[in-house]
Amino acid sequence: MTIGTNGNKISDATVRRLSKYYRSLKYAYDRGMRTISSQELADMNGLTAAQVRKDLSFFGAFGRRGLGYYVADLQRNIARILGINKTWNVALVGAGNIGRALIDYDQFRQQGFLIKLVLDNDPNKVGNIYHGIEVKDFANADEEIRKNKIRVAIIAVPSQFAQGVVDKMVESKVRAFLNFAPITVQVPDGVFVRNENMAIELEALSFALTNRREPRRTIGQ
Amino acid sequence: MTIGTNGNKISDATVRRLSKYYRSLKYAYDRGMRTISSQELADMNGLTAAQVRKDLSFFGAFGRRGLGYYVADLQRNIARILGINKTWNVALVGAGNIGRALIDYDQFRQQGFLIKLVLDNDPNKVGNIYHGIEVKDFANADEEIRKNKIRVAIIAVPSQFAQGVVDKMVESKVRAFLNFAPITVQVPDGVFVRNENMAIELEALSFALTNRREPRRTIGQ
DNA sequence: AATTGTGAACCTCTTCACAGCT
DNA sequence: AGCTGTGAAGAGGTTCACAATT
Repeated sequence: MTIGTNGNKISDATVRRLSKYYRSLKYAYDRGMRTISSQELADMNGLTAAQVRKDLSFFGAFGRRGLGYYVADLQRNIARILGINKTWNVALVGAGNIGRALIDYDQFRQQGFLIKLVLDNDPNKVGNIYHGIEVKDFANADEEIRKNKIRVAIIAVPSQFAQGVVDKMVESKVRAFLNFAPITVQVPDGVFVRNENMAIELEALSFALTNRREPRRTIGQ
Repeated sequence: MTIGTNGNKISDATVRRLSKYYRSLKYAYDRGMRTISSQELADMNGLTAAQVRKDLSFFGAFGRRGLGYYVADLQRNIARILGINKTWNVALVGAGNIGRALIDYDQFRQQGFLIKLVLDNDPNKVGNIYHGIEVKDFANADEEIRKNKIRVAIIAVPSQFAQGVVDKMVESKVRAFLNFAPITVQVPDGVFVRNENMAIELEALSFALTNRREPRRTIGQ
């Protein structure tokens, strides 16, 4: 949670929806739409129009009554709110299957998340080049992080190493982690973590199939 | 949402936490713990003890007052609740970077999600073998889905194909989708989708770093 | 003495509904 | 006439606090 323009608390759910609106606006713009209503944005994301307006209202009054929102204008505003109106240098730790796939993940690059540094401690991987980036030794993490001005890292190492990797990188002033290891890592105040666990998503589907009574269109998120 | 043993609605948040408890119980069991308290489970996941007890209470009274929960017993119960006390045959569509990485993703296999079928429509990929599985032509999806008894699919195709792929597979009686394409796909009643968008997670971190006022340990989840 | 299970209180998020603006 | 922005109501989720149990 952080604070919006009016001192309101912004929920994580709102932030995630902003990301969705941003994608919808891109899509709309590419299709030649110049204005868009809250109802249209809602339909594109399986939400209500009131929800869309409420989310946006935490950050300002971007719309025009009777008309809707200017697509390009709103897109720019959301980019600024999310902090993706610039690029972020990102480190990736762990050049295994998942890690190597993420080095070349288009969605990251498109939103300005540039993987500038790949670290691993496996001597068989250090020095290898994947998607044009050379794997550096995690032993030199501190130096490499400073050199590449990294504040965000993606953790794709086995569970038992995740906490140690994060601790070391926090010392080197990395301030946000996207953690793919299936374990909850602890960080000090002022440092942010999102735990991404793809198996949990499949388990939620398994639960839904196993326990379904009243069908629903989309679960959770 | 579905219905618990007492007719209560079960929230998506509760289901996700059950997955985490399941992992914690595995970890505890491997370390020789035979009983565990709600407080211990809470600490392992950054939650409150009351939250843990409330979550479990939706499905029954698994604990023993004064003692806690029997680790193995609770683990078994959660596996049954989540529907992961058996294996699921899973199809993966899209043998790109992410798709190929997921074929060999250990976390899926460990929870009983077995990727039995890989589909793609690229002639350069059909027939190739990745991690021991041959890529089949998506044109034959219906036949392959029936042959492999698939009810769950992972979608790792470009956005513009995602909805079409899902529609076709719904016709072949696939009932749950884990969608990695950065678009909200629509499905009929009785079919479940989870939209997994890794870039959105980074954007939430970007937002946190950009707007932070009062630091917090973990955002969202 | 320790710890669960749970109703009630509390807090947060979503939806409603309409005044206000274009 | 159409659509936003928002206070208030409603729904849903979390925490409290304590009786019940071992």
